[in-house]
Amino acid sequence: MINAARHELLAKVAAMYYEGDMTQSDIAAALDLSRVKIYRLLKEAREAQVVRVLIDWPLKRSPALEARLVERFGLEQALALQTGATDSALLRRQIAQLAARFLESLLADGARLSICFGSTTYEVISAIRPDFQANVRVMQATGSLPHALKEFDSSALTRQLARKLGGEARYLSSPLLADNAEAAAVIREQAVVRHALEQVRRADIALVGIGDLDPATSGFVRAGVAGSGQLRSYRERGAIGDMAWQIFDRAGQPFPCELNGRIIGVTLDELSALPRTVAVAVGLNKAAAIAGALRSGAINVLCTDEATAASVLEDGM
Amino acid sequence: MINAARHELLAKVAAMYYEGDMTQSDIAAALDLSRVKIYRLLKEAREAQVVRVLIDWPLKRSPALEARLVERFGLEQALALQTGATDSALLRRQIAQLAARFLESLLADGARLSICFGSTTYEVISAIRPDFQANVRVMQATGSLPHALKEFDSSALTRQLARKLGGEARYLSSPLLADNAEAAAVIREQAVVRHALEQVRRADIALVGIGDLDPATSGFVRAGVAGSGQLRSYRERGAIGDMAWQIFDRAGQPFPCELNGRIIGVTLDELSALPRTVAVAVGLNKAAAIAGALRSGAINVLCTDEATAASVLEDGM
DNA sequence: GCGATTAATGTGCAAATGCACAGCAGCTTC
DNA sequence: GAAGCTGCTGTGCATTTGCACATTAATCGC
Repeated sequence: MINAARHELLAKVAAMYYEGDMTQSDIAAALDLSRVKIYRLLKEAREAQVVRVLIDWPLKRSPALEARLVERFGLEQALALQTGATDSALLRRQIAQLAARFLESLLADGARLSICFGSTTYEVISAIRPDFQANVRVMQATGSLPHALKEFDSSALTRQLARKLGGEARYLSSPLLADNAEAAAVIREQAVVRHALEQVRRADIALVGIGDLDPATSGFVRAGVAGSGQLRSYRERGAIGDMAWQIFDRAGQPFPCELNGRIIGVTLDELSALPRTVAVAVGLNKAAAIAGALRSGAINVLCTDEATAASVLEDGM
Repeated sequence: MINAARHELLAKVAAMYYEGDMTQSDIAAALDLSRVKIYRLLKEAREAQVVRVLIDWPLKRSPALEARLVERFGLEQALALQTGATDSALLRRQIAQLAARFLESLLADGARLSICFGSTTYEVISAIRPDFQANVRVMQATGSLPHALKEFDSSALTRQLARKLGGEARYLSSPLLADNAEAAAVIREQAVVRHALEQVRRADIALVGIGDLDPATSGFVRAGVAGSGQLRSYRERGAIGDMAWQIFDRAGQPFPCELNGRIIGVTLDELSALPRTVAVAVGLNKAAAIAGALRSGAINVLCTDEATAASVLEDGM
């Protein structure tokens, strides 16, 4: 810490420069010091944080929390939105927007993006600016449902996103859920499916949501993939969350259950192997699931809000 | 107010320049824009306050003076800044910073803050750290002016502050000044206005400035609410200062004049009833007005500088 | 007191910045 | 369609800034 008199001098020079719009030479003349000295004082003022340049982002974030998440879970990046929103729908939309802006910054021409559809990723995709163009190849990473729930209609969304981004779509022409593990294996062996999944594994970026298996709200139930009783029993036996329709435990390890075997789509191991997996999730109730997902090592970037981030860190202690 | 996409662009460029230490040419190359364009974006970002340079003044206080103020006027707390600043603009900014730090310490999540806009409170609000978040409900406590003087644009400032704090804004949708007392009464009776004023009365904290009715500098004249002749005559008849656009006398009692009746906003009595009213004011010329305001009993916390504090104490003897 | 070492200060120049001016596209008006 | 207007965009240049290096002052050990 610098002493008070110097602090005062630094602040004074900084005020003359930044608030008084004087040039360094003017200040030097006014204070009877050399120009270089003023330059050095200004530099010192910046270094000592006597002057701070604050940038007001349309979406405000919490760098401190982000840094802790990055360190704690070995992430590449974390995004924690500062928000006063209490309404959960509004909050979700804000997070989706944050994630969309981030994705846009990531997607360069020729990028290959794998998408695991869920209600959160649906919102992220909606939040991507219609005029954003990047010629991206969009790949459907999980199979399709038989019925047309708008936020779970994977192939429609894949196409929509590809068109929005001005790129091409690669579909995973397969049901999301097979009747049993054997059938799932057969389906995965089909040329089109195998080929599509291979493409998914070659993505530069994957986008996933994280679920908490809550029987009341889980996409599993809404999509009719699992019953609420089934989820309850999984949770009791140690399952903590899901991502890309794969259920995992507290440690982020695949949870041994027949459901995981029946899903046709990218696996957690495959997600881990991708260069960059971006996960989006909010809600205090999801904190444990998110912490588990982060422990799996499959995620490189987490996009969430402050409150959830804090809760995840607590859980991760 | 700029739109979100532009705001984003400005913030991005500003971050690259100020945080990423890139030169304007580098940024131009990276974003495929011309250097001049980057220069102009940076300029716009500064003007639109998307980037703000915050100077941290050493905020040294005078506990002895503060204690005397507290005792003499029965305050909850007094803040008297020790400063060598001679330039009055600089001094005002330092006081604003002191007040802002204090407010930040006061504002907890869920707090309700009523603001009486004037040039001083404007500066206090500017000095609040953009990264300070508290989910505060901000309430406009005095009506709006017809023209757009930035430091008097109450509703814009209310919104800006609410956004900054990550909370919500409650507007007082009413003119500040009615043509006569009867019209003012009618306006006050309107459901929206009545409701807004009710909210203001339920605040936890109020922030006010104190004016001295000097015809040459008073906000009344600058805002076109009163003529300088009028102020002169009020002063001759015993008016000493104003706060929340209400004029009072040496004893801090409402000064009987038609102007007070025409103002739509929080009254001195209502301020007195609030749990905590924070007043910010500096300048030897304001000493008598400040002493009057303190005698009114409406103020719990005074934020000023050493010299003014000393002068107020002298006046208050 | 004197050389050695370190910190503070100033010189000179290349790089970065700010800005006046010119050019150009889109729009309105006649 | 010409003329005028408005709002963007880029060129060219003067000013301002950042910094390497030289210089001077201060501090210390002996």
